[in-house]
Amino acid sequence: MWIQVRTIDGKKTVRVDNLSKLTKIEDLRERLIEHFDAQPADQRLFYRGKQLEDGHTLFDYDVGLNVLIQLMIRVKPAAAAETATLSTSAKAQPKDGAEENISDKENNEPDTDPAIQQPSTSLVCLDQDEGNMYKVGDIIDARDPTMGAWFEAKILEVTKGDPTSLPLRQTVSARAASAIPTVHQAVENSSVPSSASQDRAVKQEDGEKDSAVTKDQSETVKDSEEKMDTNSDESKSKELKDDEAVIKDENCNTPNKTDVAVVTDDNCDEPDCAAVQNVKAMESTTVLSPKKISNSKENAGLAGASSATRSLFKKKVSDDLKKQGILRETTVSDGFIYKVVLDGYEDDVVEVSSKEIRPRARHMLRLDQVKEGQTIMANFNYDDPQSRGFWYDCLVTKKRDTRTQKELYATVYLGADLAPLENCRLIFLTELFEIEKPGAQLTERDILLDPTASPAKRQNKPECDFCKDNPRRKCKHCACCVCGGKNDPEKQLMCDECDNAYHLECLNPPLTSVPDDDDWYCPECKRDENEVVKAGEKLKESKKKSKMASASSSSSRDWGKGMACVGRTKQCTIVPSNHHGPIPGVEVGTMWKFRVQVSEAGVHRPHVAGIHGREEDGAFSIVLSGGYEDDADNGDEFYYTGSGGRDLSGNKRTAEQSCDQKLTRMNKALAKNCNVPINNKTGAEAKDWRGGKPVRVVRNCKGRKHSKYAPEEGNRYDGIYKIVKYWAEKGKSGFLVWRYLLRRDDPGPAPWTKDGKKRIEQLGLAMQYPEGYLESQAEKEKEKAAAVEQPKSDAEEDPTPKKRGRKRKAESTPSEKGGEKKAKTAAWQIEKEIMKLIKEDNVNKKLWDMVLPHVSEGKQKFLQQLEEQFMCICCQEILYKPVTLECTHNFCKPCLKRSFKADVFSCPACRQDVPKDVASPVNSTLTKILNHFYPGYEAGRE
DNA sequence: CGTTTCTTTAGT
DNA sequence: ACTAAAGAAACG
Repeated sequence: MWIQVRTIDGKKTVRVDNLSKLTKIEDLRERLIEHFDAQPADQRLFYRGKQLEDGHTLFDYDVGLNVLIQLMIRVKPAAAAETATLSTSAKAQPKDGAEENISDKENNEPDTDPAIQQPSTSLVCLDQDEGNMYKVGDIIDARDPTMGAWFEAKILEVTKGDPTSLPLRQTVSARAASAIPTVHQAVENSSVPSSASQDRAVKQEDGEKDSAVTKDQSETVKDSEEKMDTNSDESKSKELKDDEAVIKDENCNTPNKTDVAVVTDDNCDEPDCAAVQNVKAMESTTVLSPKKISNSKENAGLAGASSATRSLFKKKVSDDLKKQGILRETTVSDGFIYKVVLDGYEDDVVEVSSKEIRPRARHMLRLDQVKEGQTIMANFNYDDPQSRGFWYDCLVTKKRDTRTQKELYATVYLGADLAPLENCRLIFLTELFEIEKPGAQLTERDILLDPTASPAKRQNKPECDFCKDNPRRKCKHCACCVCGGKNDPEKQLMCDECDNAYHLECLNPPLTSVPDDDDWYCPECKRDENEVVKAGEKLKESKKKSKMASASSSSSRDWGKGMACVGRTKQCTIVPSNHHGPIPGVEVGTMWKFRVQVSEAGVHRPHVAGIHGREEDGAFSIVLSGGYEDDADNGDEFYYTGSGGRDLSGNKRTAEQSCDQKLTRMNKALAKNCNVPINNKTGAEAKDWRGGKPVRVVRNCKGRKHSKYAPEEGNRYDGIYKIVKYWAEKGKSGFLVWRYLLRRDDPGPAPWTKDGKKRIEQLGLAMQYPEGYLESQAEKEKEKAAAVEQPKSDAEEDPTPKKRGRKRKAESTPSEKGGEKKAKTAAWQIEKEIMKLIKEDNVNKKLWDMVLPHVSEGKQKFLQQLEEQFMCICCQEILYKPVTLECTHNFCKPCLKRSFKADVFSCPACRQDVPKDVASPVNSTLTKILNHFYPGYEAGRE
């Protein structure tokens, strides 16, 4: 087994070979001395948030194949001083765009931001008439200064002051401050639950290849240094009550949710690790959010989610359109600052000038009253023009008003700059409003006080896209996530981690009152206390492991050096696990060395078992491994034996048949595929065998004993077969076995045929080895050779897998012989129409330039590149509904949405502000291309 | 080289 | 929580 060890700054990564699952931590340390020039005592090793302690094995910490362990080297006192100087200078450096969020927040601190200071020094005029157009209590509309939309609003306070000094971003940044992802995500308070938001979990399997992620990481460290500097006093005063810090899991290879655990610093007082100090500093500055109570719409008082949606929108719009606005300039400010609260967003006070206020809209316009060139107020949704949005000033540009067609197009002014968005189709044609003149031009003020003057409340974009804010509809998205009920909002607790709401009584066990703690975490998010390893504590004994054979047996047998007991390092997510039929992107003839890889590819998911299926769904795939005496293989048709009837006690994989097989479990699943009602007595035969459910068939090299169709090495995907018939009979063992006849029904040629071989060559299908396997094998060979230290070793260099791999590679590169071969079979290439689409996808030219050169290496290599380059860094899967941001990074639309929901409005890869909103169009060209290479992969998503 | 012995995965 | 399962390396 091999793993990767990387320094905490990400600067150096080393592969450590020849490890066993039973390797002790202290032995691992020995191996690291030479690579990192650090004595064992100075090495602090972290994996999955736990600090690895001597005395335990890699297995104890669930360290698997090719995982990444982080190494923190204790710094000597002299060197520590150096680090401190470094961080100070880092702070002095000018900040670049990527850190804008942070600087925004800092600028808004009371003592540094004049905009916030100002109101407190100004005169409060309340109701006296000092020339202010509007008074407290007037019925008005106010324009949110950053999104440019009009809201029904109430004036809370009037202050004399220079409204031009009101920074537009102020209202945003106050809220945007909570959107700073870095600190929260990189380091969590020890009481914070385990599931670091999955969508942000940046996986790093191979640090070198993903520069964007690495950059992200280094910035995190930098940020933390700043934090430490600016808040060092606070952190000291808090004095780190307990010495716990949490380090986020960096390499969650496994799809496990509980990846973050607590790391404890055993002796924190010594100035040993700058990074840990930073961690602590960050921890102490983490703002503890007050307990949140859910905000169903009925709960008018608190509307946190509402303002969140709105602020999200604001940021997007204001960042997007930087063109010159016009409407704002047509009116003159009266020199007052109005503090207003927008209806429905009561927790969100906005300061505006009189330019952003006008009497409440009260004149509805019929479509026939609207003329082209007229400016009106109408409802528009920037995210999704087909749905209800917010109220904007719109310049009507085109109107169609016939009996059958009613259409209105306008230029909508939105965003902080009131930038014009041209040619927008307005869809709420019965809700058009005349624009009211500003208050100063009103001869009578009565109108501002008459609540009956304006029509019924204007409807804004619903906060919840699922229930459309219908108060009678149950909704698990915006109300209690257990029962969906919107009743008793004051009895709904909101999780500080996932923001889901729970009725006190819907919790299990139910609560009778709102807990007193500052934060509350739902059962899903709360970390199991038992998993927390505190300072000085040894690793908890795992219940599962204590039940394993190794725990009870007295043998000292080593294991875990090879591929027999490794777990998956990746998971097929292109289709769900109960998917019938081919796996998109996996060609007939694809070969893998080990079963675990076949599992990773999604072709045959069980690690050991020969049949994958479900009693209800039928079977998905089988492996022919030559282990059943009654099997017979004729290539296009073969006889297969069911499982069971063997005594596998004592941790065996195989055994002689020792009792009758039953038509249950996998045997039943396989029978279900046959196109005929199931019969568990005698079996059955399909009338139309092709109509049955498809089975993916993998042949393993062990089948070679009896079958000439089995591959020479490893496992090979041979395509789709169907069940022709199945029946029970006495096997050679004398016990009843279930037998199945399968027949090939695949459009592609079988790998053993001439056509099949040609195709394999064309596609460049070669044996697949686990990542790092060949290198590891080579290392082993080298060590062996070094141990022998004889010239004879030269001749010995023969049948190692490494050599095989190299040989194959050499063959595929254009050597004289290879070139000749290629002339015979035309190399694989991309279809013309698809190439055209790729050219069309100009926004991703950079990525295509990296991927396209691999076409010559065959389809397999090409797809590997494609997958690497067009993977979403949020979900680590192939882009689904890809959105290409302005910075040219791609994300799945749902991932981006989730990111926005978490108040993060920057590119997850480069942190550039996201200029386009959620509705920023899905890159349809790229979608077409990906669908071509992975046909049907979208079905497995959302 | 045959025998023994370890784990992970997925279904129920 | 429990059980079955056509893997692969260690060991003698």
